[in-house]
Amino acid sequence: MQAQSRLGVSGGGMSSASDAELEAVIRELTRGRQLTARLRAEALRVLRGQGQAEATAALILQEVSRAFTVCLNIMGSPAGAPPPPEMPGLAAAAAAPPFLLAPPRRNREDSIPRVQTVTPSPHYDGYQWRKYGQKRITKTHYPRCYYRCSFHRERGCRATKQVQQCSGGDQPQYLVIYFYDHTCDTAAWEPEAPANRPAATVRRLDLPGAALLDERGVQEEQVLVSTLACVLGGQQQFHQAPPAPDAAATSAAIAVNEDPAPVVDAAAGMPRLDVDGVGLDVMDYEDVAGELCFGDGDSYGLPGSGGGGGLPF
DNA sequence: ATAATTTGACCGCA
DNA sequence: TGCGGTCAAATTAT
Repeated sequence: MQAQSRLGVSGGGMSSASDAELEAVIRELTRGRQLTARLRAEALRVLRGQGQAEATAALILQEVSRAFTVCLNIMGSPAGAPPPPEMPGLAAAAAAPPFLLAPPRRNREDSIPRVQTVTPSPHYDGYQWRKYGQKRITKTHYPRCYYRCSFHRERGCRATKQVQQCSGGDQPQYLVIYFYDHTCDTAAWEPEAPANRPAATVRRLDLPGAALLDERGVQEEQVLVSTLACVLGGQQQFHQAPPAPDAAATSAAIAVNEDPAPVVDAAAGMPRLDVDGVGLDVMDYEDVAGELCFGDGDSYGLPGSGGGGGLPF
C-alpha cells in the first residue's frame, strides 16, 4: 500500500522521531483503531437493513481500520519483524479461527520487510498486481493466492503479496501479507491526478459514485499516512501540539495539516454497490474494487468464482 | 492477438 | 519428507 512505499517499511527513515514521539504515535493509532471499531459497530447498528448505506459504511470504516492496522504494524516492526497477528478492531468482524492466523512459513526470510493486514478488499491497496500462483495450504479452509507487482518485469519491482481468505460469511475477510516495498513507484491511484489512471480503469468506471467512494477511502488513508509521515518527520505543526494530545486533538491536527479532508459521508454520493440481500457479496465487492483499482478481472480462484475451472481439490 | 489467470510440477527449506 | 513458494505451459478472457 501507499504507506509501505512512502514510509519505507524496510527500515530506515524513522530515525528522526524520538522514542516518545513514536510511543505517542502508536498510542494514538491504537486509540484511533479502537474508536474506528466502535464507530463501525455503532454505524452498522444504526444502518442495519439499509442496504447500500450499510455496505458503504462497513466498507469505509473497514478501510480506515485497516489503515490504522497497517500503520501500527509499520510502527511496531521497525526492523521488519512480523507483528503479532492480533487485529483487535477487526477480530470481531473477521472472527478468524486460530489456524488461519498461523504465521506464514517464510521464516527463513525473516529479513524480508512485510506488513500484514486483514481486509474485506484485498485488491484495494493502490497497486496493480498479477497473480502468479495459488496454493492450498494445509489445515486451512481457503487457498492462498500469490501476487506480484505488475511491474515486476519491466521495472524489477520486488513487491509481492499473499492473499488468503480468513473468514467466510456475508462479508469475507482476507489476510493480506505484503512482502518487499514497491520500487516501481507506480501507485495506480492518484486522486489529485485522475489523468494518471490506467485507461482500462477509467474505461470501466461505470458505477456512479464508485470513484468518489474509492477516492475518499484513498484520501482518508492518505491523511493518516501523511499525518504519520509528518509526525515521523518532525514537522513543526506536530511539535506545536500538546505533548500528549488526545484523539480529538490529533484529529484537529489532521484537519489543520491537510487539505480540507473530504468528510466521509456514507449517505451521500453512494456508489451502486449491489447488496444482494445477503450482504456485500465478495464477488460483487471484487468486481467493484477490481474495476476501480485494477481494471479487468482478477480472480482468487475461490469456489464459485467462475471462469477457469475452479480449484484442483 | 494479446494479456491475464489457472494449475500441475518443480525446488528449496525445515 | 512434507510444505510452501515459484515457474511455466495451458487455458481463458478481453
